[in-house]
Amino acid sequence: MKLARMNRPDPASDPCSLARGLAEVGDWWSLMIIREAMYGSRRFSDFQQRLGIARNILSDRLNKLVDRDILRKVDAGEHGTRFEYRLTDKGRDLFVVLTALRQWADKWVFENEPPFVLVDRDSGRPVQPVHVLDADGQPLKLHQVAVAAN
Amino acid sequence: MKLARMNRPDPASDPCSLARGLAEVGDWWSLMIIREAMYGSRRFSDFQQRLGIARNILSDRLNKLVDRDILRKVDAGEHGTRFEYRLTDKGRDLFVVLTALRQWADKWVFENEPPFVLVDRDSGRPVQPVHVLDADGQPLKLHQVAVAAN
DNA sequence: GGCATTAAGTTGTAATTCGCAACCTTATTT
DNA sequence: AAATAAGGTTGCGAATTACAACTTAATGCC
Repeated sequence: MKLARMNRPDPASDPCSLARGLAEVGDWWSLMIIREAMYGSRRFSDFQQRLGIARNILSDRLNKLVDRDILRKVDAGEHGTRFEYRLTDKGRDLFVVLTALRQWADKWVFENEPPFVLVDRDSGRPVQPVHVLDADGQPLKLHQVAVAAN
Repeated sequence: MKLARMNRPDPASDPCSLARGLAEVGDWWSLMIIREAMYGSRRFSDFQQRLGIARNILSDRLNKLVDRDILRKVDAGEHGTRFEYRLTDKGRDLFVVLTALRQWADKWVFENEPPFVLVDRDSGRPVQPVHVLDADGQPLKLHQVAVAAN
């Protein structure tokens, strides 16, 4: 994705958070880059090799992610011209979103038998399925919610 | 969304749930269609008018969503040639994912002052922020997790 | 110093995909 | 019978993408 072409009613002025959120991260390569960054990749060449992405596209997406403050470009001044792209707090906060999507695919695409699972690094136990909870901590279904003006 | 062009290593054979999940729903219009479906839209013309999407693109995306079992095409046989596109369980299950993304944008794009919020239909109180929890119910941060073979 | 090497891009070009507007089909209403 | 409406499909120009080749900058090696 870039999730898409931009002749549609400008997403950057859509009042829906979902639309705006998607507009910021919602393109195939951007998400894959964020995934790799969460796995520990930091260098242009790391992303390039791990993802097999075209260099011009990688360059474009890294710049956009930096513009949007999801990644930070840091001079890694060792030898030569080297930089690192690191997740910002805003970027790291996408962890929940990616986890929810991962779990959805674990369940519905891999039919509960995914090749990999997310585990707690300390205990080694799998993380719980992510839920939407009401103010009392009770799980909410789609039909139980509404959107309200803020 | 479709997050993108497909000459990259075929997403449909990527072992990563995140990649597969994104490949199934990750294109701008698909997500917007799912959003509208969650808000209650069911008809071709509902989606078309609410989203302002080109008809051929809408047609394409609806077909793909039906192929992927995210929407179901139902003959609404009233008068004329009418159909409804309804969310399946698989589609409804994306609620958590969309909610997580919405909350992320509420916080980071709208800086905690989004125009709309999700509330519990019964109590009217806002839903809680979605979290990733460990097996004991404690919130987990990105650096506290790892991926393990299943 | 001079040459090769590596990281990180940039540029050119062909192939793909998108958005728009116009057209089509089937089934109703008048 | 003519007009309207839903739900698409088609053609086409414009915008993106992928791939490969080329560039730039800063060392490392001899």
